[in-house]
Amino acid sequence: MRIGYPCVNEAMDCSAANTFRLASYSEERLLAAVAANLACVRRLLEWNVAQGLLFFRLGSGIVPFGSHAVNTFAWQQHFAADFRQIGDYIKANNLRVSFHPDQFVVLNSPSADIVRRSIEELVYQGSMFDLMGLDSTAKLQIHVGGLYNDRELALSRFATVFDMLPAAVNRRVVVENDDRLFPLRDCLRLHALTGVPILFDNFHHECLNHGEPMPEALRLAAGTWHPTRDGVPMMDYSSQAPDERKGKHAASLVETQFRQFLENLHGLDFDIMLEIKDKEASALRALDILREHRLVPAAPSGPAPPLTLPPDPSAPAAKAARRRPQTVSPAGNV
DNA sequence: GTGTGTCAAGCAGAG
DNA sequence: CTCTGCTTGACACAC
Repeated sequence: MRIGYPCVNEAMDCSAANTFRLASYSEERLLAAVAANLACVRRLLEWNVAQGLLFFRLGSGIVPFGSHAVNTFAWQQHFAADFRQIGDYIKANNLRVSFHPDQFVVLNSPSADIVRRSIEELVYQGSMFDLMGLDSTAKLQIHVGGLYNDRELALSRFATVFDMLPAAVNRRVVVENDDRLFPLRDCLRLHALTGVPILFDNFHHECLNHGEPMPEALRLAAGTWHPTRDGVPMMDYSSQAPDERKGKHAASLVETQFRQFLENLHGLDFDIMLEIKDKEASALRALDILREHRLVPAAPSGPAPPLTLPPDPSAPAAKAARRRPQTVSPAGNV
C-alpha cells in the first residue's frame, strides 16, 4: 500500500506546471518550461521519498502543448536522458506514478475529431512514461466521458475506441467511476467489454452508486486489476467538504472518516491517492494513520534526510519561490 | 509590484 | 443563455 497526492506540493518552492500562452509559443519557451518542470518533478519525487509518500500523480503540463500541432519540437529526443533519470529514480525507490489527463480527453465523444485529439493527448502522456522506462503499472486515469442521452451507446463507443488505441496507450489506460454520469456499475460493464481496469473513487461512489456497500465496491474494483500487468489497484480517496456543495472535496483529511474507510478494505491492497485540497499535508497525516495500523512500514529511525534540495536559481520557477516561502520544518510533518 | 481577465481542448447541469 | 466544476493555477498585460 502506498499513499500519494496529486500534482502540487504546497510546501515546496518549485512548480512542475510552468507554461505559457499558445500565442507566445516558441521553441525557446518550450525548452525552458520543460527543463524547469522536469527539474521540479525530480525534486518533488525526492521530497516524497524522504517523507515515505510513494504514490504521486504527475501534472499533465510537463511538456506544454505536448499533444498540440503547434509543438513540432522533438522534445522526446531532447529530454530523453532527463526522463530516463526520473524513471530510474522512480524504479529505484519503488515509487508509483500516474497521470490524470484532463476533461478534454473524451474517448466516447461522437466527434471523430475530439476522439482523435483525445488519443493524441493520451499518446503524449503515455510517451512520458515510456521515456521514463516505466512498465504498464504506471497508469493514465480517465473518465468514461459524456452521456449524450444514450448510456448504452456512450459505453459501447468507449469500448470500440479503447480497443483501437495504440498498444502503448491501451495498456496504461484505467477508468475512474465519476460522481454524476457513470457510476461503478457502468465501469464494471466496460471492464467486462474491454478488460480496462477500474480505478475506484470512494467519494464519487458515495455521490453516485447502485447501492453497493463500500467493502463490496472496493472488492469489485480491485478485481479488475491484473496483478502483473496493472499492479496494485489504485484508488482516489476524498470526502465531502462539510456544509458545502455536494461533491466538493474536503479541505483537509478528516481522520475519523479515513480510519473508518480503512475498515472497509478487509485486507485488500490499494495505492491510495488523496484528493484533498491541502495536498501533501493530508497525505502525511494519512501515512501516519497507515503506520499506526501497520499497513505500511514504520518511518526510518535514522536522521531525517533533507526535505528539499537547494532551489535552482536559473529555473523560471524561482520567482514563485520568492512569492511562496518555504514553510516546512523537519520536525513538523513526520 | 499588484490586480485581474484569460488561457488549447468537453460536457452536463444549475440558474 | 451563461456560468460553474472538473485532477491542478499561471500567464500576460494594465496600472
